[in-house]
Amino acid sequence: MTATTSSTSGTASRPGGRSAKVRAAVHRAVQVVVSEDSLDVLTIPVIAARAGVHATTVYRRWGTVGDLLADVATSRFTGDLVVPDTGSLRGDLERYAFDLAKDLGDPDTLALVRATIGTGGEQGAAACRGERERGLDAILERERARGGQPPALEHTTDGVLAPLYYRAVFTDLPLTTEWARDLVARLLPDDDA
Amino acid sequence: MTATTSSTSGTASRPGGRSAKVRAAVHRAVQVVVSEDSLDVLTIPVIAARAGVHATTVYRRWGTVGDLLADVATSRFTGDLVVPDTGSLRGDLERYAFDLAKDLGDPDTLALVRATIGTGGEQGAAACRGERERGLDAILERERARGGQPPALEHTTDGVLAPLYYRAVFTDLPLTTEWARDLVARLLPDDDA
DNA sequence: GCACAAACGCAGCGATCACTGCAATCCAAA
DNA sequence: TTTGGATTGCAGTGATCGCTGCGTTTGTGC
Repeated sequence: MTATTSSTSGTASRPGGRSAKVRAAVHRAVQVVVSEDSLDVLTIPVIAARAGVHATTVYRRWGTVGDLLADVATSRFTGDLVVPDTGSLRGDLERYAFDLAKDLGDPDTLALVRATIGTGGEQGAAACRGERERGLDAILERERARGGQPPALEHTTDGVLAPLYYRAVFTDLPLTTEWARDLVARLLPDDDA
Repeated sequence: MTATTSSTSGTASRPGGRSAKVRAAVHRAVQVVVSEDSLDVLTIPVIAARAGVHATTVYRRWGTVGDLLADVATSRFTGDLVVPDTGSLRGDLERYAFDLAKDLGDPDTLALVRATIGTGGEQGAAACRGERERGLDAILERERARGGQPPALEHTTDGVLAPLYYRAVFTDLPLTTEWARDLVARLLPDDDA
């Protein structure tokens, strides 16, 4: 409740401390509940019980299920996506798309995304993007440093990120690697290999 | 909209009857609550109170907030989107994109989409797509009848639908008409006007 | 006009939720 | 080791939720 956003991990993030363990346990519990159970039991007491923590703790540190989901989504979608470096723009983008497709194709991840969008509000939805666009920008920047002329970040987002998210969230179509490769192929001109 | 009669409104869809009025009132109440209040008060009693209906009625007809949201989203996103017919593929797609951008740009609509994704599960997310892809397919089919060679439905979905939904749901960027026009321009080859 | 079925309103039940003082515990610094 | 601040556990409260019989009203067919 005390500025959930910044200070959630603020005073309680000394690695190895009890706070950090509680935080990790709660995060795991959220993922488990979101994945296994129905969405209508996604409540603080249930999560706390799954985490082996008292509900009071969760109420005090996060306050709302929405804030908790946004926090989980933030730490889930930031930092674990390594920016590929294959040497070519096309290779980087394809690798990027494959990784993202694999990630969003995971039912657990998808359930977390959907729940976070619904309950986490505006910042929850933003947390689901995480650092994806930053990673994309890094790829384009590297190509620029190589002397190439990559498409704009906006075009790349529209052409690669958006279809992956849309198909994952709104449809039940599979996120195949062939389709992901097509997305990159349609974005880049066909002249180079 | 005649399709909706099959499931939820089955016995209660005689136009003008009391059931239909209750249904409409509840649907309006859902939209109001989703738009104005926080998402955590999106509960049957609150919706029923807003609609001037007893909660028992809502429990019996819909059962769950998720089912109710899916029903609202279904009737909201099916039938109200007229397929444009401007005479050219580009004109049709641009008009389609403009309409969709305007629709998804509405905060109330967006709130409904987000809530439905979160609470309505798989079918809720599918309901948010509604008949959009069918409308897109109609546009492409008309171009095909004209003798043209429009892009595949999958490509059009990835190039127009997906970016619109992604930007609306996951970002706070505005859905401008210029950007929507760009989406169509990037999808179609530049040779024709 | 009458009877029948469906839908709705009403009151109340158990269960759960969100939240709050107070005590105990833990971690870090002196 | 001791001290101080912060975090967590505990028990309890009011409020709300989801749901269920029962009576009433509405709309339709005879």
